[in-house]
Amino acid sequence: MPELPEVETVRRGLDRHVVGQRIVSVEVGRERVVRRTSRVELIDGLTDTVVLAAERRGKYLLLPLDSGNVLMMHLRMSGQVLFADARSHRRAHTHVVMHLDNRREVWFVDPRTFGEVVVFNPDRIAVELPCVAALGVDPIADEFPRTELRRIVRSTSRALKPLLLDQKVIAGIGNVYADEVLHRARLRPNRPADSIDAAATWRLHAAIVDILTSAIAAGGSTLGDAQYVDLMGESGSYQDQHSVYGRSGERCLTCGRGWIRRTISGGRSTHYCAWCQR
DNA sequence: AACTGTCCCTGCAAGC
DNA sequence: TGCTTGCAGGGACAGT
Repeated sequence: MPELPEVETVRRGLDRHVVGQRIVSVEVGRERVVRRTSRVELIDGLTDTVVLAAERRGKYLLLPLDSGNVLMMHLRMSGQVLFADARSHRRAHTHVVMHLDNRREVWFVDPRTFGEVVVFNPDRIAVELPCVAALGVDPIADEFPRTELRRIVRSTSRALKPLLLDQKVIAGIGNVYADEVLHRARLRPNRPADSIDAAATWRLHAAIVDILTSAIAAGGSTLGDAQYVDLMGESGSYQDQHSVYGRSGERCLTCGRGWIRRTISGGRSTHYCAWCQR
């Protein structure tokens, strides 16, 4: 499931291989992937444009074009952005193909079609992409002083996990990294945010920054079913460093005393050590 | 404001 | 072996 580290890994690939290239033509397979606008709008918006940069906010990839518009791609559950040779065999569920002028292609592949691709006018972002306009602080791309986290946790009695998952509060953390971050910070997922003291807040801040940074360095996490890969088709390796996600029933490797429990919180699977997370 | 549930979709695994 | 069923999950949305 692509979260901030996986999307950042894809962004770096796009920065290296696609920025500066011209998109000469575009194919759209399944219309569902361009549902926010339409097949015609995506093709018209991309054809004969140059990609100027590869940016990211939270889990959103944002590629400014020389037309003044911006290409947005969101991978949601099972999306992949792949850089391919024009002669290579198309993968199943390749819904958008952008042909570059160097006989290379960018593919948007997504079996579950939760992901989406859209070209929008950045001056109208509040209207055309309100979910991007409303994103909260990005712990990697933005300044994220620990006092900012202090302000956030003191502002609400919501449980920590749903707070971390709320993209309008902190952008980029998903189910996997929320569990890993809370374990590192030794905090229970259901702890009310305003119940943690300053020392716990500093631990939480360090956990967010350190885990996301380490996961980016490892190229993200490639889990069993979702099969995340980067732009060049390479898997990540951060799953080897997971402490709780997907380890329910195992002994906690950190404290050596507790067992990893799995519960459902807000309809999402949640993993934590009942001993060292309080 | 904060919560719960539902929907979208496909691939995979478990169970019969 | 071959079917059905359930589960995974991000985010929008509706209802409480």
